[in-house]
Amino acid sequence: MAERPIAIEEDRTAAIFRTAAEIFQRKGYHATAMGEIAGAVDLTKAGLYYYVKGKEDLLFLITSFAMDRLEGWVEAARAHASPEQRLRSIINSHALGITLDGNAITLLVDEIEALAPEHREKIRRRQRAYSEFIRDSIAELGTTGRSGIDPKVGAFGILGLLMWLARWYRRDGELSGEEVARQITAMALEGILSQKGTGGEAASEGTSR
Amino acid sequence: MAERPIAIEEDRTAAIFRTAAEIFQRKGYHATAMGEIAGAVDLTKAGLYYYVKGKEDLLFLITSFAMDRLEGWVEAARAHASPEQRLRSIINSHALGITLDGNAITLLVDEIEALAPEHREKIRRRQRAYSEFIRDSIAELGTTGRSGIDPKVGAFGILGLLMWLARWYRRDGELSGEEVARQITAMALEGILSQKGTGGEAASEGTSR
DNA sequence: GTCTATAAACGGATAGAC
DNA sequence: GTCTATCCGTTTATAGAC
Repeated sequence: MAERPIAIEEDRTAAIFRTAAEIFQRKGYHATAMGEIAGAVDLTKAGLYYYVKGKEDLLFLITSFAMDRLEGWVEAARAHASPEQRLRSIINSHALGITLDGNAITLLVDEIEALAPEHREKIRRRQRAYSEFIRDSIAELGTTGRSGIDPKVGAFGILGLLMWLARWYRRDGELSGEEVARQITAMALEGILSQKGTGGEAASEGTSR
Repeated sequence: MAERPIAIEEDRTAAIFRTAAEIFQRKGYHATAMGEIAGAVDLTKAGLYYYVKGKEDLLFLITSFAMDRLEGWVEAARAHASPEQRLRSIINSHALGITLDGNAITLLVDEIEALAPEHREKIRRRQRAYSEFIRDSIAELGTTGRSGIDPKVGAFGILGLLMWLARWYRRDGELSGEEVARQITAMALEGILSQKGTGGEAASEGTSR
């Protein structure tokens, strides 16, 4: 149909982004050489530079795309009236994004230090808004007495669950992405909700240091 | 008392390890240049090499030390008869180690890919034993019907909570290390324990590898 | 569009003076 | 012990041919 056969499945640029995201995620940004990405899409290093401006720019585009998706899910989550439902929605979406999607780019939220200063600031601002959405939802749970956890600790706890998920989950394992997302969501939510009278001192197993 | 004034507070080698651990943790292994570590302890790059064999060796020593500590806490946790107590103990110790200790080296459990093959294998084996201790405790909770979460998901969830804690916690913040450790421990444990009928299938089939 | 060749910079590591 | 100078491999990035 098309005058020029644009590509059978996806165009070169998309393949490059997806591949780069995968390798960055697996080996880390600094440990990844441009030649490696080039080789993975059957190009030479020089050929790759026809498509991308540079390594840092590639990282910026990938992380920006990851933030686009997160923010889309936040929009969807905001539709819920109850903070608990909002949390359940965003956590589950984020977890599903990690387990089901080919490019687990959501993880890249992690290599921001490698970005150029202005790029870094842009991404940081968006990340901050994301964690604030989670933190505020937890705080709202607190005002209704449904949770006693510090909102900051709770939000970072949830993010830890999700960030780490991106590292360990393998699509070729026995557990389905849906099942894992469901369990991670439940673990996060119960971990938050069941902390009722967490304010003062109580029985805890303090140990060495 | 000493014939030669060895150092007022800590010797050079200790300062180097601590500083390197901090920078590795903050920026990542590959993003850290030896010159940066040298500068942070007021040495030149060449001067640094009087104390350390190389960058990879530095990382290996740091991660080995981190594993020494983790394993010590596992030993202590094993003393408890109930799996719930064992989990509470190891999670709380690990969390306290992160929040209270100057060098949050516990995080380094993360840069293993950068190690030389035999070093990597050594550390991997020890890490595997560590997560298996957690996984087995969760599985034991499952057999008594106290949790329905997949032990693998639960263990990685706990590790995510802890790994991320090492990233975000700042000792100069408002929350005390003890308080944060307590809340993280509670969140992890409740997240595991409250998942009762969580299986698509029967209660406690020991899934995962 | 994609290649070969190469420039330019950087980082780990060592030699050797002091 | 600590420095200056330097070697050498690697990596990002570009020039220019096809």
